[in-house]
Amino acid sequence: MSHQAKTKSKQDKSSYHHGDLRGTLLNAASLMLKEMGIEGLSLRKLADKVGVSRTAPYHHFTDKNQLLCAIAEQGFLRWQQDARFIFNQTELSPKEKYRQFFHGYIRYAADNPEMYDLMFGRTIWKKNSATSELRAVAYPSFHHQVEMTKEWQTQGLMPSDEDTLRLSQVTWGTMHGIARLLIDGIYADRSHIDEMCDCAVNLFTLQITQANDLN
Amino acid sequence: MSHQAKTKSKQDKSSYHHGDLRGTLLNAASLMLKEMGIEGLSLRKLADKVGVSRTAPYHHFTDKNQLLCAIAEQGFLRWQQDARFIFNQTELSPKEKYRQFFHGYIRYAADNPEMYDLMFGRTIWKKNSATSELRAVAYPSFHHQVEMTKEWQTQGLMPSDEDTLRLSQVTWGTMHGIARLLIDGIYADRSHIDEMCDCAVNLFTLQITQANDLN
DNA sequence: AAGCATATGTTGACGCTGTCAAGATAACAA
DNA sequence: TTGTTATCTTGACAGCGTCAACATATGCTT
Repeated sequence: MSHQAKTKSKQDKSSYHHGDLRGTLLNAASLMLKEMGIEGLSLRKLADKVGVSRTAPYHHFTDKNQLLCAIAEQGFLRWQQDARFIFNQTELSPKEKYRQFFHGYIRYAADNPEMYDLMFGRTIWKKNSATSELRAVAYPSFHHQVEMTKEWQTQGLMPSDEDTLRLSQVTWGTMHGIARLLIDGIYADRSHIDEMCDCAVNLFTLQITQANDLN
Repeated sequence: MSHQAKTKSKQDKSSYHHGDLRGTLLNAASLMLKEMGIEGLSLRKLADKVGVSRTAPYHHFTDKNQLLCAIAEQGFLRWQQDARFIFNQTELSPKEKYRQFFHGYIRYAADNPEMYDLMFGRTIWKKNSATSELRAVAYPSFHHQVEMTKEWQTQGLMPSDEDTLRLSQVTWGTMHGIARLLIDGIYADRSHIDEMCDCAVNLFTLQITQANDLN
């Protein structure tokens, strides 16, 4: 009801041109990605599902790569929404906010494993095949992590004697590693995800003793 | 000189049967993996390179998956050698030993990106396609990480108030995350790898104050 | 309104992939 | 020697991404 599945939007009867094929392809492709992963997503099956010929998508995406980048864009926008929501919870303490951020990151990956694989996987980034549009959406996400780390350091939540860039690389690396181990089927037991996250947060955040006595 | 490349071992002249095709395939496949990655490794190209017909490899490996698992086995054995060498350096302090272990892990991944991708990637582990032989080699590697973490905790190097399993999952997750971000092309700048590792080691290891005063 | 450029859709084809089926040949065991 | 088995061969099939050539509808220009 929210969005008509596959057929055209207006003239249902034998319209040669599709109303909004690009958008329809993108939606169907996202769904297909979620169900079958990057490998399983085939342009031919996609075209078939949408109801057009095999090569029709090539008039809207030059490549399978460009289609993937377009899907990843949406993934980044969606994740940025989630992250913004967490950071806007003003009533939380810095540590609790970081904790929720960490948990939220892992949850996003666990709930959208194939999308996460696309967004942060080698398919896009290994051979520099990311489109400029995708970079424009993704890079701020990376930068934001660094900015937040700097803030956490000045708040006394994280050690300020570590270089900000290195620290954010390590903390993000931890989230990314846990996420990947989960979605790649190596950490099979999902019943202790929260405890893992809490353990990591404990390791990265300083004990809030009396004063922010940075030596 | 150490091992003849592609042709047969004994009767060079038109021998219908290959001397040790399985071994030859494995060697060629490992090389092919290093150069072209999991995707690029094709059974047909492999057979062609070795000089047999397309389907000859299927008499030694039922699947491409089984071939990949056999290659991964060698990768694990190789990595276990490297790790053993580090742990056997008795003259090092616990912290220095952990530091070298961390650096060694990342270096192994950076030096053998495609092998690492195979060993710890979703291709093998996502759909439980790992052979029992591979599991027999890989699982001890996973276990060893937990055992070492327990030891590091009792040595006072790592916080003993954290659950050992969670702690080892987080520390391994960090190594894995950094490794993946490097080999997947997201951390493009490789000139600060050592500093990243040191930063992580600093975060995970406790300051060696006077006594091991665990509160 | 007519005509033409362009956007968008179609079928056909090519080379690549993994893998099965059926037949040929060599090695080995009785 | 004979027959079983392991090994290697060619042939075939379906699926993939993608290019070339052609068809049709849309829309701008005159």
